Amino acid sequence: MLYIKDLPKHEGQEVELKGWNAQKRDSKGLVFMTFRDGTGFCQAVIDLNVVGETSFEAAKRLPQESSLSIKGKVIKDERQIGGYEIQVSALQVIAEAEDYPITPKEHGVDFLMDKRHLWLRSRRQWAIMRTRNEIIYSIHRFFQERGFVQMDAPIFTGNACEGTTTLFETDYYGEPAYLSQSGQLYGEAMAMAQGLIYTFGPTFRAEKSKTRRHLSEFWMIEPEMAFYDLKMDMDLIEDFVRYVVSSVLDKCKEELKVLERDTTYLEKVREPFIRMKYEDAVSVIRGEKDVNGRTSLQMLADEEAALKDEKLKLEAEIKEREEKIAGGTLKKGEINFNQNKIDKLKNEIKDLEEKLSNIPQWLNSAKNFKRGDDFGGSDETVLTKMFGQPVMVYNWPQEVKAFYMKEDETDKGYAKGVDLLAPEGYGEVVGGGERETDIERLKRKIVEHQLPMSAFEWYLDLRKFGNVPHAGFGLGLERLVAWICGLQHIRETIPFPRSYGRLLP
RNA sequence: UCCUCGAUAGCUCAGCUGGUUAGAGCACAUGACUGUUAAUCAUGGGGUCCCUGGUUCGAGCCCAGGUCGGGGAGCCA
Repeated sequence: MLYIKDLPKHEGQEVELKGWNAQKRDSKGLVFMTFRDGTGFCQAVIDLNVVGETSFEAAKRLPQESSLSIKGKVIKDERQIGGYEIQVSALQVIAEAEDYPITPKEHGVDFLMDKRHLWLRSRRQWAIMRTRNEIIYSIHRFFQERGFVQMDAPIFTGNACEGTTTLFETDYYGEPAYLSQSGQLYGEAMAMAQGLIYTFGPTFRAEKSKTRRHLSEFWMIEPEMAFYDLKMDMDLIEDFVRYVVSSVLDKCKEELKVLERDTTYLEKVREPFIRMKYEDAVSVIRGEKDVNGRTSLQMLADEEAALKDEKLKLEAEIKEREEKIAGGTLKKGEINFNQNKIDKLKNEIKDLEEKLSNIPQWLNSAKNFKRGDDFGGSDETVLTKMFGQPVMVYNWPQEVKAFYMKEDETDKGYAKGVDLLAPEGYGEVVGGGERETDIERLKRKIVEHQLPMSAFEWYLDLRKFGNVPHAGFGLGLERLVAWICGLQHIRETIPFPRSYGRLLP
């Protein structure tokens, strides 16, 4: 079998490809088909004089997303998708498609989500899934190259690891069992057996969240390292994120191009990440401390001005296009083209207005941020917008972090936890830290967090038998994919998203 | 759970202070066009205006309740 991705090696040769008709245009004696085969897209040109009347008529009538095989010559043509086109000499229809619901036009999210099984075929979704694949592969490469052992943590659990979050409850032979919201505690056990481990598995959170950052089912990567402290943990996080992002920049150039991803901020992972203590981050958020001469309050004001400016520009463009149409000298096709542009611009303005309406809230939340609180979504956004590169915030107030976080002995009241915040408003991508080793303190905190001691007996055993300092972190795969691909919504990062209110397809 | 916006053709939307037979574009179908890249031209089919109730001579439009969806807060990766 030959695939589109191999076309450059077969320039000038006659090849056979099997795939689907992604889109076509026809004129009297020619059909131009955007052909896809899973490995890529290319244009196939079907000429009446070459293929004969029967094949030509078949091609002309072929509905979108019908499957077919084509034979033809590979011609280099820089203007085409992928840089090559096929001049078809023969074609055979495999299966004619019914009316395809997804058209090369704007669609609403809900409609597309209902058609997710078909939406995955579109060029943009294709690029996202390919990038996701590279991210997954590079995560495994990173850990395997460093001698980490991959482990699978159980999905049914009897204990609520962090307690506070809503869990999916299931019936487990008459006992309540929860779908895992983290494999970390099991990872700690395995780290005591293997030294360096990582989990890579599904995670479930029954949060009734309807935001672009949440899923009910997502994939998490959780390494755990014996004899690591917070500093080593942070070094590993930084190396890890740098490795994965660099590898995508390196291997998914075409995909990022399809996604029209501006890679400026991604390139910044090659520079050292910002590291700051929680207390300093709070000062930055509250506008008490500036970054490169600018406070958060000034940054938000600048941001607001920029958005308003952008909005004016878009409105001007709409007006200009409307006047063009009203002028009456345009051809019908040109009117459609302009009308489509106007619709698109209107949607962009809606987005801008929403962002604009958020800014006063952010400003308010930033000014009034209470020391000791956990960061909200807007606080993370404000902080990362100050830097434009990944920021690691460490030494958090103990109360806002999980019971297993180790207290910093030199910084009482603070836990040796770290969050990595991605730039461009993507927020928390990694959360981790050094684990509490003092068994008495652990027991006390389990009680304080109102967790059932009996479910944690096995975990406490880890402190009784060869207790060692250790650390780890958790990475939300979908948030990483969203950031790297520059996606508006986390729903697009996973083949079949499970979110509040959606179980199909 | 709370705040906020929305639901009109297969899709994306318009529909004025309530007033005859609810519109456009795309998609689809038919025909014309020899190189297109969401930009050619013509014709055609296509509607339970989310549901229930109310106000009114009259409701796509107003009111109440509900359902579903978008965005956000909370919570989080």
